[in-house]
Amino acid sequence: MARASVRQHILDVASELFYREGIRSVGVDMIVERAGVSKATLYRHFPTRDDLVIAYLEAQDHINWEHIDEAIALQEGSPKGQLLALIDATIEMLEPGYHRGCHFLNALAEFSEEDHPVHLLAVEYNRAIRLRLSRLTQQAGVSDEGLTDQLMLVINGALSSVPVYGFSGPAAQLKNLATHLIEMHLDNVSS
Amino acid sequence: MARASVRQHILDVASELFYREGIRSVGVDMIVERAGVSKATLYRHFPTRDDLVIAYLEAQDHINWEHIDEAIALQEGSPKGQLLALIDATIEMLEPGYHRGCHFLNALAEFSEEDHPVHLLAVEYNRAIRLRLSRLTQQAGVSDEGLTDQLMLVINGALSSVPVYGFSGPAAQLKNLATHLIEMHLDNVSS
DNA sequence: ACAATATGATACAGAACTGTTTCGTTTTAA
DNA sequence: TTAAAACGAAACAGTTCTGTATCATATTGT
Repeated sequence: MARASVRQHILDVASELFYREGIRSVGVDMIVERAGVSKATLYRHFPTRDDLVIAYLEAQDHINWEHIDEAIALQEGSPKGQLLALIDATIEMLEPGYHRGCHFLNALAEFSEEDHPVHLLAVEYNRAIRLRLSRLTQQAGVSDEGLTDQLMLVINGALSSVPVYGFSGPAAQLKNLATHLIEMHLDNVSS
Repeated sequence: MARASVRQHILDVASELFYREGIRSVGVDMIVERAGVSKATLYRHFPTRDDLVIAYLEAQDHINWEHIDEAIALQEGSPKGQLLALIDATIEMLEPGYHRGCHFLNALAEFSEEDHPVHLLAVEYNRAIRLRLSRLTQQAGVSDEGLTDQLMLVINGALSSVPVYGFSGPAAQLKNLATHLIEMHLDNVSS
């Protein structure tokens, strides 16, 4: 395997395991076994196990935002369309093998120490999503933060319901609910 | 300390730690130290650490349902009032020291094995809440399960938002949202 | 081709964790 | 009061985990 891709391969395998099994449930021995690399190699690329966990969340942060930003960009000029695009992007990220819900909400449940890097990353990701929602609702002409918090609530509700009910049930109501909330608040502004 | 209360005291201390720090983060050494009890005593009452974890979730299940059932009973005869009472009970359970969200959603994030007792207990609790919602919406004259899933969604949304934003922000929108959804669906039935 | 670098395999150190054992002491029930 | 039961303290066994060290082998850039 090429040099730079060894690190990526380890990260890919670890990410899959961290997400599927839970971060604290996965030891480095399992990671090196699944990745087919020696333990020394893993520690050459990631000095500590925590560094690997942090790299996992930072990579997922990048993946999610890339998807969200792309979806929002396609609706440039229409704040309402961009809000719906963010919802659609969230739903799309929930489809393939994401039956364990949100990487960051799960990480937050596992790491409660408020100054732990994993805790901080998870909180920061969610707050960044909310900030994006806030900007879009303001651009749509909604001044108060009620719609922002409501959309954040239903997004987190769908993400946290997936591990219990899968993609049907509560999570399947996200699009309906979000659409309804957006149209309700926008009608109050200019109809 | 009285005989029967030693077990309860250990369970209380362990529950607090499991909730605040995360189940997998807390070792038996920490529990016995905080409880002021010897390790042998803990293992006399709980044969394995898993038994203690299971007892923690079963006790919390009982506590939550006691609170919910009591609130619902006060609205006997009014399905709509009972739905709102369930929401209010959820909010009340979020107030005092519950800044880590839902015991069961957190446990689910930590235990991914689908046949693990902790996983099963967490899933079962959430499905039981949804079943209660379903019965109440049917009694209120709403036949389809859309309202049920929507209410489950916003409840889980509030619970999972608390660890990120506290009780203000998204979680504070639960009452408004749930009330709005209930009234919207009930108007479609008999107005 | 060749020198530098990366990797694999393996053993190992050290810490943390679950669970057990022993025994002296305290508490409880009759 | 007294015998039985429960508890505290502390050492211990066994496992699992993170991280290190060594050295032979393979891979890369020049």
